[in-house]
Amino acid sequence: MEEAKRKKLEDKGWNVGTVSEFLDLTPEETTFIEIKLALSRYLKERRQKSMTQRKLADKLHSSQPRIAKAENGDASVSIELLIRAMLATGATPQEIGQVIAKVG
Amino acid sequence: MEEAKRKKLEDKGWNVGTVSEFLDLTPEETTFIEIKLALSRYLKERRQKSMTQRKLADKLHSSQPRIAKAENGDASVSIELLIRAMLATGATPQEIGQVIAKVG
DNA sequence: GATGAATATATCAGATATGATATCAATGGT
DNA sequence: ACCATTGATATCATATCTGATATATTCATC
Repeated sequence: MEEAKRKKLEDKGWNVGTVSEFLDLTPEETTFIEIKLALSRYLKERRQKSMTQRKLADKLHSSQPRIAKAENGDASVSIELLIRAMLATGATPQEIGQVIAKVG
Repeated sequence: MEEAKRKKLEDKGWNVGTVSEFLDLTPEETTFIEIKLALSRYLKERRQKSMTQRKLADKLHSSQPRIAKAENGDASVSIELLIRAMLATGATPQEIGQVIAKVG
């Protein structure tokens, strides 16, 4: 993974730390982050087609800022919330599975 | 969903509350729980083929009791941990995606 | 049926993710 | 230009998830 990509992750709060720490990321840890980012991107696409961030937040009993973070790949957002959000937009397990399967 | 199934969930700590509260579970909430349970079952299968709970716990920098809970569908275990555990057993995003896609 | 390894259950203090709130920027309609 | 709507950013108290620890149970194998 290139420096530019690392910088981008750090900007979003991904605790990749120093470069040397970053290099210690196991393949599993890298894959995990990639799964979250893939869900994040897909959520944004899907949500934009049908509702505002506020509307989705209300459905989820969450808040608009949290949805913004989820869609921007912020590290403080868990896969839990990403998947719950996807389901709230009407995504099926099939779709969610496909997004994850495409990673790697 | 039948009474017997509800009882089973409650035993594992799923906060489905009273029967009436349970009936208020949205389809999305139900699907979410089913995804977690599917991952849980698959994790157990997969882990048993190659290592002990302790070995997996060490790989994850987690603990054996936490793996036991993960494999038994305990409500205190997040999808985060389930997916990290799957990856630690060597599962690919493809496999994880398939398990989720099969739900519903 | 005793011994040891694997797994299950209970508890808990600390870490992390959460929703709420306030605020700002960007966009667009009037 | 003004105002309303949408999305982004910052902070924070609380709730939830975490690994650790202690202990109990199951289950082989002898």
